[in-house]
Amino acid sequence: MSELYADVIVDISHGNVDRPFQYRIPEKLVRELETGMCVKVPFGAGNKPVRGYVTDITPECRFDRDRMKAVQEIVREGVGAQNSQICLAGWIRRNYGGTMIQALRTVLPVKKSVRGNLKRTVILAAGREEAVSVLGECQRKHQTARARLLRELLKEGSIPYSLVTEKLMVGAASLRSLESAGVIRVESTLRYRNPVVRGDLEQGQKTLSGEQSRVVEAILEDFDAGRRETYLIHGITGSGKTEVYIRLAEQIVARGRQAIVLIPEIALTYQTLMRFYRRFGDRVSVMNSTLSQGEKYDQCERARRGEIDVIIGPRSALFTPFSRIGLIVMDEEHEGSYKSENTPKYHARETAIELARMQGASVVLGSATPSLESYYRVGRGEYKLFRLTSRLTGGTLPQVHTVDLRRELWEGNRSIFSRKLQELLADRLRRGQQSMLFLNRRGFAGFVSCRACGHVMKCPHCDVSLSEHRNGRLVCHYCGYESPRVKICPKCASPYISGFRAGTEQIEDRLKDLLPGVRILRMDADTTRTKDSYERILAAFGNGEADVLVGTQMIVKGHDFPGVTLVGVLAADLSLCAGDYRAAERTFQLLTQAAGRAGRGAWPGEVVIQTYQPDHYAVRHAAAQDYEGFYREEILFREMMGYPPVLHMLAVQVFAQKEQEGMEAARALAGALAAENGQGQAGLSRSLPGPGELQVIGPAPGNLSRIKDTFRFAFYVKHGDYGRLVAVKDALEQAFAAMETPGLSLQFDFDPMTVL
DNA sequence: AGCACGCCGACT
DNA sequence: GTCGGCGTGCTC
Repeated sequence: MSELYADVIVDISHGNVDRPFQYRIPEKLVRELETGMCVKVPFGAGNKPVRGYVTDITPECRFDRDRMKAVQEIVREGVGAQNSQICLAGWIRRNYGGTMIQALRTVLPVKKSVRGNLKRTVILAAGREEAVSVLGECQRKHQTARARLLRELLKEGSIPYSLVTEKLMVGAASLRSLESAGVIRVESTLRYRNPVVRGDLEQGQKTLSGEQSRVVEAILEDFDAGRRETYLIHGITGSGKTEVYIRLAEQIVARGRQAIVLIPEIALTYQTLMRFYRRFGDRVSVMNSTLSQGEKYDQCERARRGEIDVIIGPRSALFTPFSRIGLIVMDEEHEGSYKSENTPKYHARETAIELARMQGASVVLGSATPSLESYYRVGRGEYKLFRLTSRLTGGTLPQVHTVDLRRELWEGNRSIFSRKLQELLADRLRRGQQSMLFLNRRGFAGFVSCRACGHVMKCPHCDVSLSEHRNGRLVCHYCGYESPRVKICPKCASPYISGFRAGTEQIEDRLKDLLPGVRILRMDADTTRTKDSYERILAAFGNGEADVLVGTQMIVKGHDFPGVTLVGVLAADLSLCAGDYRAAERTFQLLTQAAGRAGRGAWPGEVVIQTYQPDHYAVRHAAAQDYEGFYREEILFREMMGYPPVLHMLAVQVFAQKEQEGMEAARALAGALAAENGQGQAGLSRSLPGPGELQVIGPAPGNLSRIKDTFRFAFYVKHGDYGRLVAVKDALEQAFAAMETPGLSLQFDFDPMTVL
């Protein structure tokens, strides 16, 4: 009779213990203990009892059995991970890489009711005089760490705990002894929770259009027949997708199941929420980033206890602890924010489909401009397609003018506004109608270069261009590095150094020059720093408090402004030149969305797209509002180049403190893969991989190769079969571990959204 | 993260 | 010599 052992991931947030530890399972727990349970185990030299999660139970003993400790008890109260969540975490870890504890942390975003959200602060407890005398004593005794701390405390009064340990390098031991001596105090402040539930419930039963009800009926028919599928609703803006989601959720809930509605954070507007509140009352809950940890915990608890049927939120809402999910909706499924930027870099679409498979749910994807991935799957019969083709609000499609900026310059117009746009802006102002000006790149403009020698001011840590702020200072958007205004080129000493002025602020200024007296609202990362500013600006514009709204990406996402009859895209090329294979797709989506903003009310709308590449297919098809046409050309490009969704692509990133070491490690790993294919040089492997072979590209230093003084090297592996790439990831992980290169780390990104 | 172990400078 | 702080490494 073989004994069973439990793999336990201890609940300590530290990289060094981010791995399973094996524990014996005592006789009395053997029948009860299950994967996913929360347990208490003795840990470390002092056998300190800590919580942990059981990630596996096996008969295989992978540790010296005599030194192995036993599970103490099963923890039942509080948040125990549901078995399904552990399974999902396991799937995420397998398919996207990273460690199990990282996957668990993704899936269990809130572990404790309030603890973990404690903000610890070190404060001076003794009087000033006493502190000074203790400081003197410490200096005499050469207790450098304590002296350092006391000096800072005398200056600051109190310092966050994390700063004390990380920046001042004062150990826990020193803190404890100073605390017991009564010189300092470590205080923990709690945050209060204040769940926001607002709204007047009323029954707003809308009748569905023929198109809408056909979609709802078809999906429900499948559901009731026990068929679970992934559906893609391709519906133009204003075709009433939200109402379809609501109706489906209603019906699924009526069948005793739960629904998850995923929305990009930016589109989580008050209007959308209210529609759900009105229909589901307090049986619906919202997850968003403005909720505190405690509030999120409360929502989780309500979900677990079955007090909620529907949850709305960004990609993390996927991990709501429901156990009878019947429907997962993903609105604006093409949005990049559905892909996590942190390890594990999971995609919410694939994860939703897996979660649905686990719990027997249907998946509904919706978009006006579906991702190439999803449309490709439709073509292969993996998803079912529905189309919503008519605008419910009536309005006609806007008239689109594409303006060639090269021609504007040639004909003597050096302004950032083309003559057509100037003319239409003035016209709208005269008629008292509103306009939107859209710059498809936030803060892009800021870089400063020398007109004499071309030298670009860059961040010494991150190797990216610094952005010029209005006060003249140069700021790095990655690490926050700042440098004062530059007047003379550091390279050639020329005084002709200037910013490339095309940020939203500059547009605002130029617009004021062009149309004196025009009322402008600006929306970009800078003006939406504070909590409610985003909503506030939109509300102000909606109320007609401004004639023109100038902004970045965020102004084109899902807002109805009936008063807007003109949308101007200032430089479609900014996103076309992003330098990765999704640039055309992203540009098409942005232009289509931007165009969709015009003419949603009674008056017809016009759109002006300014570009240096008017013949580019992304621009052409966006101007014609022709998704199919765009798809056909774009998928040809992907097929030709072997990019997703035609092939899958795994980005392998090596991080290193030392440039040399990082490059060598990346070369060795990529080389091993290429050799496996019987190819020579990894760098040459672009040429003709045989069928079924891996295609290896790189390695090369990343474009942003020095973020926070860490060097980054990346190479890419392509293959048609996702499973094969997962195997590659596992092999690379092993090879990397065998290399024993301290200070280096490895990260994976499957089907990456950006190639940096 | 916390805790033991071991090294190194200061004081009896 | 010993005392005690601070760096290093390990935790099933």
